[in-house]
Amino acid sequence: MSTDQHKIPQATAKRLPLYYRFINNLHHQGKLRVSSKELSEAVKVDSATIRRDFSYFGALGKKGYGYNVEYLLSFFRKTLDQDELTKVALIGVGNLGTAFLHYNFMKNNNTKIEMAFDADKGKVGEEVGGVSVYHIDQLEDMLKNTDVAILTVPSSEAQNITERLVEAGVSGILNFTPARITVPDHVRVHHIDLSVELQSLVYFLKHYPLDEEE
Amino acid sequence: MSTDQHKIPQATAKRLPLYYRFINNLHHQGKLRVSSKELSEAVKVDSATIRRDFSYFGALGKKGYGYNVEYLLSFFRKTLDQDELTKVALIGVGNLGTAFLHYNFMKNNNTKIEMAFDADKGKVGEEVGGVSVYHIDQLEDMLKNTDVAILTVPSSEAQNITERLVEAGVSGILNFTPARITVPDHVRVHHIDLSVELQSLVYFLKHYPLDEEE
DNA sequence: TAGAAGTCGTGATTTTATTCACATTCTTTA
DNA sequence: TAAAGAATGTGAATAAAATCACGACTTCTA
Ligand SMILES: NC(=O)c1ccc[n+]([C@@H]2O[C@H](COP(=O)([O-])OP(=O)(O)OC[C@H]3O[C@@H](n4cnc5c(N)ncnc54)[C@H](O)[C@@H]3O)[C@@H](O)[C@H]2O)c1
Ligand SMILES: NC(=O)c1ccc[n+]([C@@H]2O[C@H](COP(=O)([O-])OP(=O)(O)OC[C@H]3O[C@@H](n4cnc5c(N)ncnc54)[C@H](O)[C@@H]3O)[C@@H](O)[C@H]2O)c1
Repeated sequence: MSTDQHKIPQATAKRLPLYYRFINNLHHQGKLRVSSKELSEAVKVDSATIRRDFSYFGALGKKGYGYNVEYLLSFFRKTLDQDELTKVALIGVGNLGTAFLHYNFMKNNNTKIEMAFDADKGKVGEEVGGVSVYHIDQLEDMLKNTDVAILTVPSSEAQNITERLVEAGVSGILNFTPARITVPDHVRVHHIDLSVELQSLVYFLKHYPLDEEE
Repeated sequence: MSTDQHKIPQATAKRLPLYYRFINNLHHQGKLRVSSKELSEAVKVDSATIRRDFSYFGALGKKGYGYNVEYLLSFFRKTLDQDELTKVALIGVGNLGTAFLHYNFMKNNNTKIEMAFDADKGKVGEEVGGVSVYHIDQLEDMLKNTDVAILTVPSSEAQNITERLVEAGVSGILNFTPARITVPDHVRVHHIDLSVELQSLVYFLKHYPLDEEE
């Protein structure tokens, strides 16, 4: 599956799910075609950037016409592996973890949280958002064929749990703890650091010119 | 406050709160000095990048020595306006909103969620995580001197609420809804799109070589 | 059917960010 | 006090991303 053309820029790859969602919306609205300009207004990405992004996958559009929504949609479905479901485990059924379980990222996705783990006996055995919560001691037993984990434990536990996840064969971690975890080269971590996001927004507000740019 | 040197690259500005947090940790641990190399290992940012980032603020370190933790800390405190508290409002006390209210980003921060709003009468009047929940109809009345809003409403409400926030004088919005909202130039929006984050992680796992590069 | 309007795909350019690599300076120690 | 070692700050190089700008082709309209 790790096909040749991993020459897609990372910045592009990060935008693909966004495009996918909006194209899906358009489809539901019954739109038949769309231009890079329209799409640009909807997703707030420069239209030239959109055309460039799409062009890495070949000629998806028609000059003078734009893009066929149906075609684009089927292309993205294929590319983002809509069909092949990625199993996700969530570790730490606290405030954040619970919110994620209720949401479960299922709107138009290729991912599903299949199980959750917690150290708190009070939570073990419950179902949250339709997902069973197991005890963290059972992690190694239960975690089969699970590629991705969402980490929402206290930051002090993050590194320890990470090592167990890696050992159990997880290859991608979405880390919501403020800890910067260390992993082997073959594991990919995306840090989502909500406090940093808030603080950097505040920094931009205070230090960057109010009008123009961005 | 919007000082001259807004010539700090955006990429640098986004890392500042991260640095700040780790320096704070070091300080608590009683460390007196730190090198860019050590810091690099902790925050997973190349050491040259760290030195470059710091250098935008002048010479914060000493050659052959490294950085004095205390000095660095006081510098960051000043720079990130630790003293001046930024008031934040949260709109939408649902799954995510509730989690944020309980957390309240107060660990070492310059931000505080001071009030929350929801359309659900059942939630109005409650206190969640020590924050009072008001009815969304009261938004314009209550929202004074609030610069930043966190948006955790259903995506269909996002644009509408955004317009009211902007009208009420908010200049920064942290948007957790999948909707890409439209704002005037003087308002800054940071989108945090959790589904996209998860999907793009999956995409990277499937399409990018397993070893090397992160 | 012809001309106008619209839009893509992409070379070229520009902008932004990262990384290399080293002269310089500080610390430490004997 | 001198020599070895450590680590900064930064010019230069490189890499990555965004944007410009236009030729080529499509569609629409009269
Ligand atoms: N809640 C937020 O809004 C928010 C915002 C930013 C960052 N974070 C970070 O996200 C993480 C989770 O935050 P939270 O508010 O949900 O915390 P929380 O305390 O509500 O939840 C943590 C959960 O992890 C469980 N846990 C503890 N040790 C464990 C272990 N060894 N194995 C398995 N489970 C374990 C706890 O029982 C608890 O249910 C924290 O690292 C926090 O810093 C949270
Ligand atoms: N929960 C998650 O894990 C998660 C993940 C990704 C994205 N999101 C996005 O975050 C947003 C919130 O998600 P959630 O799971 O918390 O949803 P939710 O339905 O639990 O919460 C939404 C809250 O907004 C309130 N609300 C509705 N209309 C309102 C209005 N006009 N004014 C004020 N409040 C109003 C509702 O009463 C409810 O309390 C959604 O847009 C969702 O797509 C959530």
